[in-house]
Amino acid sequence: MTADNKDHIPTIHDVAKAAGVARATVDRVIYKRGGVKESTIRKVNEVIERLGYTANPNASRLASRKKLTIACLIPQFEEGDYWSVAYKGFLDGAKTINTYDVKTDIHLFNPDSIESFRAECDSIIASHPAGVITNVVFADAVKEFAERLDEARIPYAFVDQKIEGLNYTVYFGADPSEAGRLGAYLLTHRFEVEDIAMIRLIRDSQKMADPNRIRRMGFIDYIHEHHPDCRIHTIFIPPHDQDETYRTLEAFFKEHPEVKFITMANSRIHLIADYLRKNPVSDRHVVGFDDLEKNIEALNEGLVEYLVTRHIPMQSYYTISHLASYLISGKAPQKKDNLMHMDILHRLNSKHYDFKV
Amino acid sequence: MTADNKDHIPTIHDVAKAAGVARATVDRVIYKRGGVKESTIRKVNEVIERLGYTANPNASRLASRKKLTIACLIPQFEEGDYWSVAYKGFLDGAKTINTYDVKTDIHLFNPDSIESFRAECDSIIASHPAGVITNVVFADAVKEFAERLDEARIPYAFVDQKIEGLNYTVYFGADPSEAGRLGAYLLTHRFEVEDIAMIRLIRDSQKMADPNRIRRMGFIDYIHEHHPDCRIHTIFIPPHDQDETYRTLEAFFKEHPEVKFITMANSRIHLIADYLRKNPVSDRHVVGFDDLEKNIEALNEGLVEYLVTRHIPMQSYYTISHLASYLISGKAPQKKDNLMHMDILHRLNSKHYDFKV
DNA sequence: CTGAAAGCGCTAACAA
DNA sequence: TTGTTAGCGCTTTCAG
Repeated sequence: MTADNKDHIPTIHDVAKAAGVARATVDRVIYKRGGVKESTIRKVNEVIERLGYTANPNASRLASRKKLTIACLIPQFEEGDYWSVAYKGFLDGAKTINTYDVKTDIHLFNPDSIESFRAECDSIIASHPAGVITNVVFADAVKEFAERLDEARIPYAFVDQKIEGLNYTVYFGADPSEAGRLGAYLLTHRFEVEDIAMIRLIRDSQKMADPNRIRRMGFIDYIHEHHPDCRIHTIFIPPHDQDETYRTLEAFFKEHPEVKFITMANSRIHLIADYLRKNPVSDRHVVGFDDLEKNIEALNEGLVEYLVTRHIPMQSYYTISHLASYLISGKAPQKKDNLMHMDILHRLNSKHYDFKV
Repeated sequence: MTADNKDHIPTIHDVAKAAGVARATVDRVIYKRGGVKESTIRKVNEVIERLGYTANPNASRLASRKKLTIACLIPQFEEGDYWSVAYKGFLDGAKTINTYDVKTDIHLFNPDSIESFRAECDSIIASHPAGVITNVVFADAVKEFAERLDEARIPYAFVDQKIEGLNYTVYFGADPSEAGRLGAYLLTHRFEVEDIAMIRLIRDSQKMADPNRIRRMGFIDYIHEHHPDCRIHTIFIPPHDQDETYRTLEAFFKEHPEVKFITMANSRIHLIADYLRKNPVSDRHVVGFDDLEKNIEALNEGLVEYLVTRHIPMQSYYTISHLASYLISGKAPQKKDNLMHMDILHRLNSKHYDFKV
């Protein structure tokens, strides 16, 4: 102990010296690059632990000349819908982690075709990304994919939903049941409510996936608990036919003018904006979900009173930045499962709800 | 054009060569370190522009062995109050910008003493930080401070409030009037309201600073506009005497049992939690501001119905990370003035309102 | 399975 | 006012 070990931050060189190996070997151990004897690994890890060594991310990123590529596997989307917002979050998020020079590689699959999902999985594996973000439309196929990623030593994160028991690095999502209950509260509180119109998309009832079932259940449960005598009327509208939607709503509300509380548990409340605008009713209350641009417009126009959502781009950003941080440091995030806070959006507070990171 | 200028990212070396100067000179120009001829500056900036050069932050941080110190000048606080939350946001934020190795240096001043503020300003200038974050309790003293910082070429940011016309790098705050209006809406909407109790702190009425005046005005304006016949009763309580507070409230509500709508425009709604708990009243509605821990407790206990706030730690984080990013890149943030979104907190959505960055 | 050595792009003395 | 030079701590061939 002769000199300069005051508040010296340990470097890879210190670790190498203390462990009696070369710097390259320490690097191999930290990032699990393989090809190191088990006993050496133990020795090195011990020293890392003892010295409290953490890689200097600046040096690390500088030396490795390539960008960190993170493949994002998400459903195909149309401009303005849920996944389009999430998608922008990934792009903006990657840009923001500027020191990490992270690159996104977006893969879109057709949510109606498991084959298309599998094809994208293959393509991702073949491209050897540094990490992967995926979601959970096809649970079984996702499990297979996860195993292949484990094998290839490619870390992955879940966004929006997750599958228990897999080896994911981090997860960011929301509790849909909580969202449903909150929506029900906002729609009905301070009132005695006897009738609610719950509008659903026709595709909800067909097909395998009903992504908003749990949210809807949360909504309904809350109503049952707090307004036990309230009737919930279900109306189905087609997702892509405005005229038919209009006629359906017109027919329903002509027959049931007493129904003044309206909700949709999916993210498409904007689909009924046109009807609402053309058929104003005093004391009508409308609550929707998710901060799609068109929903916010309906909110600002006063057609929708509340929107329950979580910050979608922020959720994307959290996911990608935590995964990137793991990729760089080799250290697992403090919290593996992270739930987003539910936001209540109203005309009076929708103004600055943007992505500032 | 013989080789490798395909998608080559320009380095400082490219800029230097193209401008016919040394790399060090380019560095001097980018970070405005001074001592460069005006004509050289122009020439270099031109080349930077033309090549679209951006400094590689990893290389930059690696080469400069010191940490970036950001001095934060904020009012003294007690555990749990507004500035204690903001303070934690700075610390956590600095930790999160890990690649940037940012260090905070917190300076606290006594909000009742301009001398104490000036002393901290001196101490900050003497310590030569890379950047400064300050707020605006003593406007004139802040202006002086800003001038000295300009002179010393130390960039600074405002948090919470700002002063127009100064040369700050970035600002994050909220529109207090908007918050007040939103609070008024949440307290009264869906009701005909005839009486509101607005509870204030005694110190509000003395002293120079009344930090919540604008918020209070926003609240009152909204009520005047939407409930023109509503009476607003003002009650003053001492900030540090629970017993006296209790007696004051008891006396008021004994005399005015018809008053069932209650608010405080400052961040201390938790001060009346004890009274509310011990004197339950059906149909009472209480709205407060700011997400202090004790306020959230009162919210979760059902004593307070809504809390209007913005994410305080996030506001701190945004401020410090944007300032740091400027310090590193030398490029001004896209938006200089940034307003935080107002959050509506309710028992049903307070659960995951934490700092995830 | 492990080590040596050559940079990554930048900053900071120092020299001129 | 400007240029030269020696690293920062790490990754990555390439040898062994």
